Amino acid sequence: MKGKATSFDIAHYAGVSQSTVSRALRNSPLVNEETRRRVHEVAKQLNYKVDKNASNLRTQQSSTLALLLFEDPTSDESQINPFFLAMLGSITRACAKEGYDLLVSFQSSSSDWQADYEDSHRADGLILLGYGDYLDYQPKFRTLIEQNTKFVCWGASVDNRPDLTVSCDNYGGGKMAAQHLLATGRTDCAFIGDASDHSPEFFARYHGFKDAFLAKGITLSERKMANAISTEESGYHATRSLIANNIRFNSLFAASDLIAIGAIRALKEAKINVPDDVHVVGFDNIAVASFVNPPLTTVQQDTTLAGQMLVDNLLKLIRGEPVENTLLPPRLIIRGSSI
Amino acid sequence: MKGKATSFDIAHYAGVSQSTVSRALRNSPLVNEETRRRVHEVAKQLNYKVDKNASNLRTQQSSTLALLLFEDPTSDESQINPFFLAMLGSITRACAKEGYDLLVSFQSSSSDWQADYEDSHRADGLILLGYGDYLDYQPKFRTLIEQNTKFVCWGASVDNRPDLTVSCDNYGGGKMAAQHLLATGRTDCAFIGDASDHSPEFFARYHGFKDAFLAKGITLSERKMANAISTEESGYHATRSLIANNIRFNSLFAASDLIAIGAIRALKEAKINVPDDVHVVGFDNIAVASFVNPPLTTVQQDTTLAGQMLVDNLLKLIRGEPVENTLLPPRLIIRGSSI
DNA sequence: CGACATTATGACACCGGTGTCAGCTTTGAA
DNA sequence: TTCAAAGCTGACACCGGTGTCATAATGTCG
Repeated sequence: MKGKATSFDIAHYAGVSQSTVSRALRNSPLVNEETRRRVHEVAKQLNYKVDKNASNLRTQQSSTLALLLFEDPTSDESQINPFFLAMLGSITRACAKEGYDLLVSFQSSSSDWQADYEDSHRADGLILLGYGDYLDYQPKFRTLIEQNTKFVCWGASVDNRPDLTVSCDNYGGGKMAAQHLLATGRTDCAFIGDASDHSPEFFARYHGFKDAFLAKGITLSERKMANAISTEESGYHATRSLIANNIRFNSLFAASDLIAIGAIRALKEAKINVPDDVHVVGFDNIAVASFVNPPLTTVQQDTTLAGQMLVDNLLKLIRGEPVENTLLPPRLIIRGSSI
Repeated sequence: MKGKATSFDIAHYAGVSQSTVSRALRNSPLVNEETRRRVHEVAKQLNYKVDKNASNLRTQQSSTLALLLFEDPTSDESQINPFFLAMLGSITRACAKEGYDLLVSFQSSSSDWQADYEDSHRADGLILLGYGDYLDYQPKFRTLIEQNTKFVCWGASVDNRPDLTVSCDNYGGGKMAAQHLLATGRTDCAFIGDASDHSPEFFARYHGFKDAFLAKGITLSERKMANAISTEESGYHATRSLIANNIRFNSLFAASDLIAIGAIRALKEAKINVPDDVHVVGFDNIAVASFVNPPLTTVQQDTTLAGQMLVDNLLKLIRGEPVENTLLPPRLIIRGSSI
């Protein structure tokens, strides 16, 4: 047998027509039980596998989802944000569970999207994942919607946002972080992250945090905020600049764990002890968080559930079922950096 | 315009035949420059994208590679080995660079492979990635080869191994670790990992390590070895059992960073100080390694290069070019756990 | 001016499945 | 006995491209 076996080969050996082979292999109730068995038998012997391209072409669907990972343009080439890697893992699993394949692609947010995965029938739908400047994306989202592309997006749910999102309750998570710091009596707090509305997730975390302090009558000082994107490096520099400017604080909320880890490095360098002098709380609960010194208190996002929901919602969207934005509950993980 | 545009639509609007459209879009030298321009124009306006399924079906190739990730069957569902995640990142990038898509799939080594990615024409070739019991895989590798499936494998290069591999020089890396410990004067060494030939990578690391000691006339004690698979948990338990049996040592070589991290936890718990009482060296240089306490000395595997080589070699194999097993040089990263 | 090469294009078969429709048996009821 | 319904099966068009071959138009040269 040269080349791969086709359904015609099976038909020949099983002594039936190719149509019947196709039906038998998909267990159509139309074929006789005995015929079905014989066809399966031959197919197995010839190690026959349905040609996905032919099948997809005819049925006009691919049983494949595409995951587009947007990275902070400034991030190190070699290192991917561990939070996204965790998401990738859970999305892969969720896809497998639903019988879908997963195409993975990295996109630099600056360049043009190769979002033609759906246009070219390579994928039935898209999962978009990434921090970064949300305002840049908005027009592209609209284009996707205009073209009736099926996609879901991980990130903050913003009212006027036109896309379907699954996200962590970032606002609630920020609140949790604040309430924890308040409970430990550390009310003089710094914030490292991005409080502008460019990054809706950081924005929500910050506001939840701020509002919880406000509820206790405490206003966060603008001076104690520093911008950072979600990298260790960026968190380090932001914190260093606060320290260099002689800004004092006894607690610090970082918009992500990577930022928090960078912050801890800067604090250590300045001989500021964590947690004695400064309590630190992060966000994400990446794998590293429990191993840093001291172990990092953080707000956990349930990546397993998140991946599952992204896939579920996307499949619903593809099948034309009603879907709504999904908000996942965060959970506070208290470790040594804040007690 | 209902549905997506096809090449016939373009042909209609551009006033040429569908054949010409197909040629024009692929910049065939056969079409007139002016025609080519017009076709591209119309295609852009209609947001036309070549249907990958149709194209793949006709050309019998998919411009797609599949990455099969094998996990230790015992590993935690939610947590993927960070070393593989790093590899995944670099493989994705390498694929993109070569114009290939990447399908990602997790496989539990116990279950039957869904390695029909190539049979079903979904991918042109396979990349296999994973620790785990190598002997289990051998028959499957043979099957793949019999079916003329194109695949490359990350892992130790074993002489009689029938597949094409890219791997780190595990033997040399083990040697480096040993020489470093010898240089620091810690000659009473424990080994946590798997020294059997079930895991060829761990096997090679252990032998490089052992041979370097032998070269100095030092024989490693069998009693100071404990089996572990590549998880933190497993490293923790293995080390604990050594301690519980009152085995003494002043240095420890772990077959992977995850194991080393587990080992450090067990040592700390037993009030054994790292590095004062015991020097620890790991393998992989995963992202966490620099953040644990103390920072972990380890043998780095260059994941960026590894991903690139896996993809390059696989593509060569697909194109029928000659390929050889590739051995990548490791690098010793000295950190606080051993000085 | 005729023979022939060159260039540009269209017609058409083909890749390997899926879905529709028609046809042939077989069974059962009238 | 007759006819309808149910159960299986095969023939065939079709999905949307790609590659081959034939053909028309144009240019070239003896």
